[in-house]
Amino acid sequence: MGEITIKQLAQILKVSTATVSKALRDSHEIGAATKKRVQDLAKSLNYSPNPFASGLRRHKSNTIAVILPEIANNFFAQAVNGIDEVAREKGYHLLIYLSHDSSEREAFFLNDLLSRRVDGLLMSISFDASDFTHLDAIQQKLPTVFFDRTYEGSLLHVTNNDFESAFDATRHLYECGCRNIAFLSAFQTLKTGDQRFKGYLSALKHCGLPFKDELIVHCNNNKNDSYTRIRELMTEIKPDGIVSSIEKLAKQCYYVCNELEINIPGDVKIVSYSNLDSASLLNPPLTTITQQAFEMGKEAATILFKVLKNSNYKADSKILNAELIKRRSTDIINI
Amino acid sequence: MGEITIKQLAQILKVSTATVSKALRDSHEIGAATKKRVQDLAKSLNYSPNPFASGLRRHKSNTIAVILPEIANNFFAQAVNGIDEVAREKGYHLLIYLSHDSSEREAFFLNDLLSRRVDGLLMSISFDASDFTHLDAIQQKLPTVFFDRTYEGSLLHVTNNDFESAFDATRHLYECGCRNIAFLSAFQTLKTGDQRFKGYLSALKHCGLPFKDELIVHCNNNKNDSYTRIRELMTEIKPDGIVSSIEKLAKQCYYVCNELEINIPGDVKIVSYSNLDSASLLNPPLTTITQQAFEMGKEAATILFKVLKNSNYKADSKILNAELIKRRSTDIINI
DNA sequence: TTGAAAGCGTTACCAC
DNA sequence: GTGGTAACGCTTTCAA
Repeated sequence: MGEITIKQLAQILKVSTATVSKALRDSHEIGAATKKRVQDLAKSLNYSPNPFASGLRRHKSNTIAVILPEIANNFFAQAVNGIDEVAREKGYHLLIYLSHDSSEREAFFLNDLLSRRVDGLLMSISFDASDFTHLDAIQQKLPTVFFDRTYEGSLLHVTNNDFESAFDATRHLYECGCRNIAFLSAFQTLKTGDQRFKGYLSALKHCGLPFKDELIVHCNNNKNDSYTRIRELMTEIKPDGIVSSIEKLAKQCYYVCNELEINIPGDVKIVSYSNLDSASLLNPPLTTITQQAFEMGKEAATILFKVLKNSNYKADSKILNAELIKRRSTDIINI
Repeated sequence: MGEITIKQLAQILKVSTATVSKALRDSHEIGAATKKRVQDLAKSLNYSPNPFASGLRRHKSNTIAVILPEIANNFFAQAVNGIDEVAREKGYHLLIYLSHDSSEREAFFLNDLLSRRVDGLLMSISFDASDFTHLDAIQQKLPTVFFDRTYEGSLLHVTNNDFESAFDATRHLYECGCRNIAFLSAFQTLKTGDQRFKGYLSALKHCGLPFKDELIVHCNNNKNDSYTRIRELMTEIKPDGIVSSIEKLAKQCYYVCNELEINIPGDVKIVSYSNLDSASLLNPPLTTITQQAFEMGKEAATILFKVLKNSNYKADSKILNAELIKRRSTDIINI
């Protein structure tokens, strides 16, 4: 049974529960002999401490929460792997909440987490966020590290070099001959999206290309909607290059191009933020801005545990570099 | 503050903690007026119950654990989505554990879960499992539903029609002209892998093809190892068809074929169990046996909650049909 | 309809 | 070095 308690161990060994508790936690105030007796018995009886009792007493859960927009996405999945690595090493448990890019759900989760169920929170903000009061509130009450999708007010966070990587991607298209470069925008209310957009703008300027409003496509959470908008872009504006700020949209570009028989990279070159591990197997292989997903999760978790250990850290951050991996979707085609 | 307690509410309202507790849980033994007073105050003070205290008292956590081989895999990620949907609806929390296909880690997690931290468990067994005593033990002590990767001894489970789907895939290759069909095997110690293998064998027989040992490649957890073995298969045995029992291995086939300049589907046709959502964008688009990943998670969770509600269910199961989606990787090429 | 009090299993304080 | 005991915040008898 998993029903053995400290009290029972104490009875069997004819010592107090206090002694057992201390012996189990390897306290120095217990003699080596008793310590061994206790530990041996605990092991042989398969004792395992009740996390609720100790959580209640110690005001500590050994659990952290992770709030993600989605999990069926290689970036977030790998980030979870990174988080898991750190958490596991610290003996922590991982509670997962999926917002499905709804800030309403997000708010619900945040509210729930105020119950001191967890010691800390790692979070990547949902797509349609616009009101950040919940986020402001949570960071005051619970150690919270934002990663990837952060907002202006975040105290602790791990981000990409979003501005620079978007700049580089756009310039890369320019260097490959594109003069009419579209930008597929998402979550521009978040710092992350904003920075990517600014990087794009800055690169246009740097390359001497004019900014044209019709080249910007604001995509939302709705799959069909985005598809339609991208299709419109391709039929009406006909850009010769596309920078996609998220992977989902790049895939939709591929589908649209398939449907309309537009050749990539002949008619249009595409580069996208993406951690798709099959990017090189696509037709054509997709040029990606690949984020350090695993590292990002790992860094975020590391910062969180630093704060958990020493609550003086009020602000800390880290920037990881996303890498532009050039593949055939941006190849220069000689006719 | 998230620090309001029942005791404080009771003091403010000059009632007992018992009354407050009951009022909050909307008990019928409390008068409507007091009930309202309590609930209003609780709301205005942003009271949220301490989950450790109630968990300790009620021996119930409102949390379920999910043990997965990996998360950076579309199948498991979608399964988690399905699980999440059901759990959220029931107001449950989700604890995630990644075994990374190590049965050692798995055993560690299982042991930990004996602490009554969770009310139930959903699990997909790791790749290299061979000793099932831990699994036998856990299902006796904790309501546990296995999904996808199950084992012979599992009481509650949700599986694919593994035998039939492997049969159909193999026959499909035969019908496309393949006469030398290789099978990439994984987790054959599990029921899932075993059934897929048997489906393959049965289809060979059905089609009048001989079984040849050298056409079976046993792949393990090590990426380089598997790559080498597949490479050997392709250079030495040169099959004209491949059935891959997991997605990972199919990707490796693509890489090997790229390296060796083997044409798919001209030289070899490939079909794989896979939930890759970019399967149709690959070069060439991959014929897949696509599992109902989301449904699988959902069904598994549903069974678990049925058991949680009514502990009489000692055995229950469900089989979901995987679908063969034919794409270019198995096209018949006319020369 | 309400309340007093016992406990859930653990830890921490203080006395010995 | 060891033990008694009061808490942690909540739920659940049982009595009023």
